[in-house]
Amino acid sequence: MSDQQKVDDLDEDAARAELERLARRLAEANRAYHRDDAPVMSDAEFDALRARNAAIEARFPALRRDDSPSRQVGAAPAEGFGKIRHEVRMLSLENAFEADDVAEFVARIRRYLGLPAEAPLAFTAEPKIDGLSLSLRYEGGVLVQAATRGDGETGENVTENARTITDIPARLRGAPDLLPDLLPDLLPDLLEVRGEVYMSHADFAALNERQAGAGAKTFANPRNAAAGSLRQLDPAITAARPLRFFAYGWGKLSAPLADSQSGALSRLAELGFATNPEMRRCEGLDAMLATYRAIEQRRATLGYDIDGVVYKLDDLALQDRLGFRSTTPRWAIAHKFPAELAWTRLRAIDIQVGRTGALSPVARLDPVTVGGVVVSNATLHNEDYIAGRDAKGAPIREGRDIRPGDWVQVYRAGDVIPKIADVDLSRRKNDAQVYVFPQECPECGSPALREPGDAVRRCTGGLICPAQAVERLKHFVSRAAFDIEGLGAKQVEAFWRDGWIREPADIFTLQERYGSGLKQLKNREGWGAKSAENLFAAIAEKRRIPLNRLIFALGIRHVGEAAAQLLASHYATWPAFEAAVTAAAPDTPEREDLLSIDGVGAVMAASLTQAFANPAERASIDRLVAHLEVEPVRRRAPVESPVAGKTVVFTGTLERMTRAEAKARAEALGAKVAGSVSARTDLLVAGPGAGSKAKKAAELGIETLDEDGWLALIGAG
DNA sequence: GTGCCTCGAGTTCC
DNA sequence: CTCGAGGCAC
Repeated sequence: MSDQQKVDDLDEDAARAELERLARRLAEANRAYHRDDAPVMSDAEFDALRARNAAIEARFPALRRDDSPSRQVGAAPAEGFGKIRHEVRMLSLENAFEADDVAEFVARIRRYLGLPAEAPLAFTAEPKIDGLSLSLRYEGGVLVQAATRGDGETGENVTENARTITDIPARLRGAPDLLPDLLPDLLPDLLEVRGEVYMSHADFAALNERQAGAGAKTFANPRNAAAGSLRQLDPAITAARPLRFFAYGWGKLSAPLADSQSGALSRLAELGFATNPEMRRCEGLDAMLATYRAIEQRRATLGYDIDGVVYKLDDLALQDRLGFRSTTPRWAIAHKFPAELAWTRLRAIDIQVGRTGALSPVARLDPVTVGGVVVSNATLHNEDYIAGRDAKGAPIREGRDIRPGDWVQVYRAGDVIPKIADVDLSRRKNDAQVYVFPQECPECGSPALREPGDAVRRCTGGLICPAQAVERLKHFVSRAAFDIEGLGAKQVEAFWRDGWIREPADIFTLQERYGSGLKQLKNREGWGAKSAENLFAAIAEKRRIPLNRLIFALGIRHVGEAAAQLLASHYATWPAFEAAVTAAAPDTPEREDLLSIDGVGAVMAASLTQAFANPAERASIDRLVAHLEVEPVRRRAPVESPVAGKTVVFTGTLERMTRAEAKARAEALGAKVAGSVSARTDLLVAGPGAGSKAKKAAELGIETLDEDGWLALIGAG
């Protein structure tokens, strides 16, 4: 039997034939196992065939087939998973903690849509599964890709692992094997299904028992078990883990699934997905809250972890009108269950110094389990929070302060960040000392000052403060900035400690200084020739950097990712940006130009000018930029619309849409919406009651339309 | 001046 | 993820 023939004895033709046979047999076995749930061979046999396939390929690399099992299963590179950019961003949800928050959510939607309080408005309500989100892409009815949420923009390619989950169909139900011509009638050409991967309580307990029996580490909770299982590099391990999946939404679609949220979910169920059986359609707030209470009551008997209820506006046309804020849709909200609480002892209060010099107090706690995770640190925000006041001086915790040695109540805000909810005065020792917030930076000794009206105290040491310098470097290499692979927070700290890297520019001379010679990176502990080479390559790769990333990476106060993007698109090139900001002293035309950017105000402008006017900081920036090739901003893909690139101002009463809606709509069409009329304005849309703006527009000879004229122009009725 | 709506900054644990 | 604060509309 040729299966048994030694790989070394195979000639090329025999190898080619056998690879073909192996590909076919393994694909069959996969289908039988994952799709039909009827295995045709044992796991050991399956593994043996895969191993043989790999061995033959190793000897005849040129014969490796496009459909080789090694590409489909276990093909993930050792470094990790490939990255996948989501065509439609995977957003998170806004949270509601009280019924009032939900009422406000509904009221806001009515306001936004211009609907009176008595107009009917339906929502779906379904349990919020405590798992991890996954996006599944089906082309021609066949699963071709699965990606984790990641940062919402880019996730990890876990396709092979997703294929092992029985709730995830490899083909949409009704996908014809042989009649692709009929496809458009029956199924969407392209469908991205989104949902939650989770593990049931029973499966979690059994898995942990197995793990313990095998001497492997057990998981803290089902969520971690699910996350750990999905992110296995070897899909065979994932396949052995009992993961499940509920579909709750969608991303890119070639055709709408339905005209309502509930209808779309029914359609997903028809296509073969598990959807949550607890989902209800609710007519209005009272029904929503009743469903919340009902689901909360059934929480313990569902058999899987949930952490709240998600409400979504049912009408998809209305969802469309509401659109999105930067990270959340306006038409959905998560109503969270009350957080789990636990009492423990506060051992000490430590101070951390951040990138901007902010002194942040951290609570060191006796370890305690909260919500399935052991917590030993918690944030204390700032000195007012410790003292029992909020930013406005109003009492929190009824004014009770927090002292080292106290018994404190801990919870995980949003089920993530540990915080202190309360303090037990009855257990406080008589000699407990009031905590005195340091007035000097604990890292560099510089005075730590608090600006009037500011909640945080900041170290004034600037770049001479080691903590600030290191944090700024960490920010520089972070994901949204230079994102240098192999140079994370830990490495930055180590390089800093040894004086190898003191400022961003040093990263780009690292190879020059430590690529050869006496002291070499490859001789450092934990490094080798290969890893050193990889790091130098990763650094070299980032010498070309998009302008927005560079601006963000500089770490100028008040200039985050969004502001950096605004600045980059306004100035387009580094020389233009640099010259403008350098010249933008108060009351100069350059300052005016800076302030004219929608989203840039006085505080940000001052912060920018200040950074570039500081000689030390400026010199550091210049040294850095000398190593870089800054990519000008890519023009946004031009939107096909008559108003693309135009600056539009709305004034007066708009009768057919709300102002917010008009703005969102115009921006989606590529227009810039400004608040006041100036020489730069291209178009004024004036409703009844327009006053000074219409007059000014007339004086400047700016084209003016009424609301109907505008809607006709953009082709909406 | 007030009240949204976002963004920025700092945070923990796996 | 949350809080504070910046930016802007009303």
